[in-house]
Amino acid sequence: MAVPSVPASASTDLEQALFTFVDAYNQAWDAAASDHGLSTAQACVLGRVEHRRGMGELAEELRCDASNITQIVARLETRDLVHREPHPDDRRSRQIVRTPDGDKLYGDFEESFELPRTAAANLTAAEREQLTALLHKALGS
Amino acid sequence: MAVPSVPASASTDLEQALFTFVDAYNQAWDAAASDHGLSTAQACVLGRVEHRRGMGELAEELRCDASNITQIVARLETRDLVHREPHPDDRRSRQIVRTPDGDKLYGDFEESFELPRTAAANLTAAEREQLTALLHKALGS
DNA sequence: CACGGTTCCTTGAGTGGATCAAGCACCGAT
DNA sequence: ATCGGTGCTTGATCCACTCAAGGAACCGTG
Repeated sequence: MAVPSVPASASTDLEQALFTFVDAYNQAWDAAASDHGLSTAQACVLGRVEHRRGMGELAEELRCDASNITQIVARLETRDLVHREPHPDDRRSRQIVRTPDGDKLYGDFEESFELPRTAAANLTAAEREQLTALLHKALGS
Repeated sequence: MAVPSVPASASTDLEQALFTFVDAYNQAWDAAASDHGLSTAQACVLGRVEHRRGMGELAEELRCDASNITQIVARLETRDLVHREPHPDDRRSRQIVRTPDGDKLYGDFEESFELPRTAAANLTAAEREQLTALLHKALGS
C-alpha cells in the first residue's frame, strides 16, 4: 500500500489528476527503493545524508521523532551505508555521513527513480515552466 | 515521516516543485487521518468501502497482500467503522461496507483533507484545466 | 566551580503496517 | 468425487512510528 489515496469517487477532474499523480509518484519511489533493498524511510534518510548531517536536523526535516531516526540510521549502519561520527564541538551530538557504499547505492536508487525525469521529458520547456508555476500557485506559495 | 522525499539537492525547478507538491499532499493526508484517529492505511481503506467491496478487490487496488487488508479491516471492525458480511453467491468471499459511524467519520475526514480543494481554489478555471492536462501529459496518459 | 535547566541522542515498550508461508473452506471443472 | 485454483485468515517476522524515560554533555548563572 504505502500509498495515500482518494476514494475512486474523487470529485473533480483536477482532484483526480492530482491524486493520480501523487499516487504514481509515491509508487515509483517505493518501487525504486525496494528494488535496491531499501524501505521508503531508509531511502529517504539515505538521500539526505549526502553531506554530514546531525540526527536532530534529520528528525526535524522528516517530521518525526528523533528516536525513529536513531533506529533507521542504526539499520543503515549495520549495512555500512552510513556512518555515525562524533560531532567535533558538541559531544552530545553525532553526525551521519554516507559511506562510499551508501553513495553508490543511493546513486543507483536515484537513477532508477525515473518518474520525475520521465515527467519532465514528456513536456516541452514551456510546459515545464507552466507546470512548475501552477504547482506553486496551487500550494499558495 | 510517512513522506517520501527527494534530497534537498533536487535538480531542476520542476523536480523540486513536483516533490514539494507530493510532499504537501502526503502530509495533508496523514494529518487529516491522524486528526480523526485513523492511520494512513485505515483512512485509505475506509475511503474505498463506500460501496460494498470484496477484500481481494481492495488488496489489488492498494497493491498489497490480502492478509494486510484482513488486518486493517479487522481493526476498523473493532471500532465499528466497517462491517464484514458474507458474499451472497460465494461463501469464500466476504464483503466490506462502512457502517453509519464509518460514513460519518470518513465524511469528517474528507472534509478536513482540504489540500485538493484549496489547491483548486488557488487557481482560475482555465488554470485548473491546464494543470489537469499537464499532469496527464507528464504521466504520459 | 557547582548547580540546574536544556538539548541531543538512545533505549525500551507498545502499536500498526507490510510481507511471506501455511492452511482451511469453498468453487468449478473434469 | 476428486483435484487444482481462489479468497480469506493465521502466525511469524520485520520495520516504521510514537511516547516515556534516562544518560551525557552543554550552557548560563550565581
